[in-house]
Amino acid sequence: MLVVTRSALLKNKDNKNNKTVKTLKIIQSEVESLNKIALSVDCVIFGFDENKLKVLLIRSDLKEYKGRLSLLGDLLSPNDELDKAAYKILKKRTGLDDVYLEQVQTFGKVNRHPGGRVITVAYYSLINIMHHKLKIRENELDWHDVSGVKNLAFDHQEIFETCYQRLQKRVQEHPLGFSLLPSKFSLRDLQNLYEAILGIKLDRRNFRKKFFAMDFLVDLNEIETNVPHRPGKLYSFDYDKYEQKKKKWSGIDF
Amino acid sequence: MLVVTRSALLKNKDNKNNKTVKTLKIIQSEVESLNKIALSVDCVIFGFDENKLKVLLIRSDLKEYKGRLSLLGDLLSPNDELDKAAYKILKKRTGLDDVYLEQVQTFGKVNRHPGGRVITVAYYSLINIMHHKLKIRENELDWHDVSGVKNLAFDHQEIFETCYQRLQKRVQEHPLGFSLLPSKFSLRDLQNLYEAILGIKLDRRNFRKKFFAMDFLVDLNEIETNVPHRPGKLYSFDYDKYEQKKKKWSGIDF
DNA sequence: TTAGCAAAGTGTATATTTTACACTATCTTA
DNA sequence: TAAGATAGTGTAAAATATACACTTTGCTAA
Repeated sequence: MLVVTRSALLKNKDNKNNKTVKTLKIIQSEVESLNKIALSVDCVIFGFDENKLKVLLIRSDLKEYKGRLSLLGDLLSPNDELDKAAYKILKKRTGLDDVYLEQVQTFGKVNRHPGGRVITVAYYSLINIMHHKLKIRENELDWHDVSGVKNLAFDHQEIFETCYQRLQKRVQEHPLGFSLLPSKFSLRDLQNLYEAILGIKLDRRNFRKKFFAMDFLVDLNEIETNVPHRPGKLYSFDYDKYEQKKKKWSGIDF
Repeated sequence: MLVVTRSALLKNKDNKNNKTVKTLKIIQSEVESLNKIALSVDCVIFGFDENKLKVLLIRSDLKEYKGRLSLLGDLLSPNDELDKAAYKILKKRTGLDDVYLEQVQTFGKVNRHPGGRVITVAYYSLINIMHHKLKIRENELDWHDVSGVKNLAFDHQEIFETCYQRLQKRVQEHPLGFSLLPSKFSLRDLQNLYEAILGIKLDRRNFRKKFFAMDFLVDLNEIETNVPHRPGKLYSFDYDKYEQKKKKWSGIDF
């Protein structure tokens, strides 16, 4: 991106060409009266793989942040809803469009972006990492363990941390975690996921007790395969039942 | 400053004669397509008076919403931080600058504002209603019981409800309520406040037990005056102690 | 084939937290 | 000085959260 300052435009003021002058005046007034503020959407895309919570990052192409990793984002198109802009980012980067998405906070420090005043609305998203593995590992785009995320470009470190904290809080209030898992999973998978998100160890028996009490798990009468030990039963998540109970839902505690 | 994508400019690289005009046209189109989004900040200002939770509203001056009430807001100045913009609204409308302020959510439906695409960052604020009573009741600006807030202009009803829900959640996690009270208050005042915010009745003994256990109340060794019954003791809130304990704070439940 | 391994699956006792509830004390007003 | 009104106080029961160990099952390798 290139930054055009008002003074650069004003230099052309004496141009004889009427059209140009007129154009300049329009631009000048647009710039002055409308806003010199650009709006973007950034998305912290979480995935879960090899029992680790991951986040999708890309290398910044701005020279100011050469080589640093950054979140995935884009400028907002004037005709797009905010959520739509976030979905577009997800579609573009992962090919998925059925994902969990939540707006977290808007970041607008005056100097957060070297290209000018850019205010960004931050979202986080939960996706099933398996469903799009082929789409990435190209273009400097890849998954990173959340535990190793540091020194991101722009103010993206702060955005990442805010979103991660929000996720940690949310999974204790609502059973969102399922968006990160395959449709069939064992209770061990589920516990591994929660341990990865929260960064703590959980008691296995109490964990099972809690999830069965919630009554959102459907016993598929299937078992794991290719495990070198007794296989666990497989479950799926009953989204409909959850939607019904959602209103009265007061939370889970770990 | 205006942000223009470089690729748009490069398209005209070879042009010699009309370079300026073409470039400007591109800039203009960028302005139109990229940047026709205005940014505002809206603030749900809460107060507490006569044992009711109140919100500060103003009559809309837009003809589309003639006579309807709306939240207090303003366009964001390009050189202001987001929080600063919210503080400015508070200063302008209440004269106060030491208030509790929290960003809640950004609302950006394409048609939410009849004047064009305006995206607004919503805050809520807690103020001590006594401190500025003289500043308002002018200019169609006044306090309204939260229970009676309906049919606000724009999408302000939705914004109000989102902010009110956030407040209800927050006061159960952190002792924010004190911002709404005078510096000296009785436990009955405090309970009235929480009952007003949450919209429920609370058990008096359990309420007292909970707040004393928190250990943020300072016994001032003073009592209420001008009450037609046994006066209650007065307390103040120990902000410093709260700040210290904040990190480990896990919440209050009612 | 079978012994050993590794994780699945299961229940109970204790501690902690939350809830429900009623009487005495103190100040004001008549 | 009696009556009215709210302040102030403690305990028992219920619900919830925690801590903890043995048996079962399927897989693997000798």
